[in-house]
Amino acid sequence: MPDPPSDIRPLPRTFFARTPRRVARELLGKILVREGVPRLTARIVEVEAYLGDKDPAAHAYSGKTPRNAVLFGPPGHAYIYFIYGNHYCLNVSCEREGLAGGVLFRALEPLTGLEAMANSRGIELRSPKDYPKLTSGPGRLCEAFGISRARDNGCDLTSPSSSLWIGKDEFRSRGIALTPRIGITKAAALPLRYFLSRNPFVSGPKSPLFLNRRGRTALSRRV
DNA sequence: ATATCGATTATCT
DNA sequence: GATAATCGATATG
Repeated sequence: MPDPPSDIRPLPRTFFARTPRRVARELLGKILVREGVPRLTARIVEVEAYLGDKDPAAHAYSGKTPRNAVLFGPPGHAYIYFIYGNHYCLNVSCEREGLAGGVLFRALEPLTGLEAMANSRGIELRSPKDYPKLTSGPGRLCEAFGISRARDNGCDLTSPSSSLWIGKDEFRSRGIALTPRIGITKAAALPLRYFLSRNPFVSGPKSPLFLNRRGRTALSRRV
């Protein structure tokens, strides 16, 4: 199994003060940390960029509301929303105050605290085959980390004194793939989903998603 | 492996 | 009143 990260250093706010595409790509290989006993850590392996008020698929598209206000605030903060009456999803705000943009966390590779994650998910870990059920999927990873809107919306993800934060270790990502985003109906063709190639914890269909007039084509691209 | 469907509620039209 | 950045279960090839 993956080596537990020894030293995890927080990312500076300037890391998030960039375009959602850039932040999404750079976030791959970084680590999400939930402080507690035990501490939970997991590597970010799949994300999606949401471009703000020009992106029909983004929650910021119709302007600032109480729900999406964090996206219009300073970068590096957690935007959490509730979806389908069942699940929470985690984003981090990008760009700058007044200019919305965010990155959705779609899948993580668990590093430490797996039994606690399984407990939060209400599943049993019988074999390594069960590991992806912990954190592969935006709703699953929030449940594994105990993330909710009431608890974590607006949290500063650049501060290691936060309960939830993002850091880096010595990991270097190799192949990065790019496809359209999953589960949306508007602006569905834009290639804004980034993931680590061949990582078994990536969520969703394993086959490529690009469409042309004939149907699916193998256009998962390196970036 | 892929397709379809029901659950369940905050948010917006 | 309709919709939604999902999940888990079920059916079928």
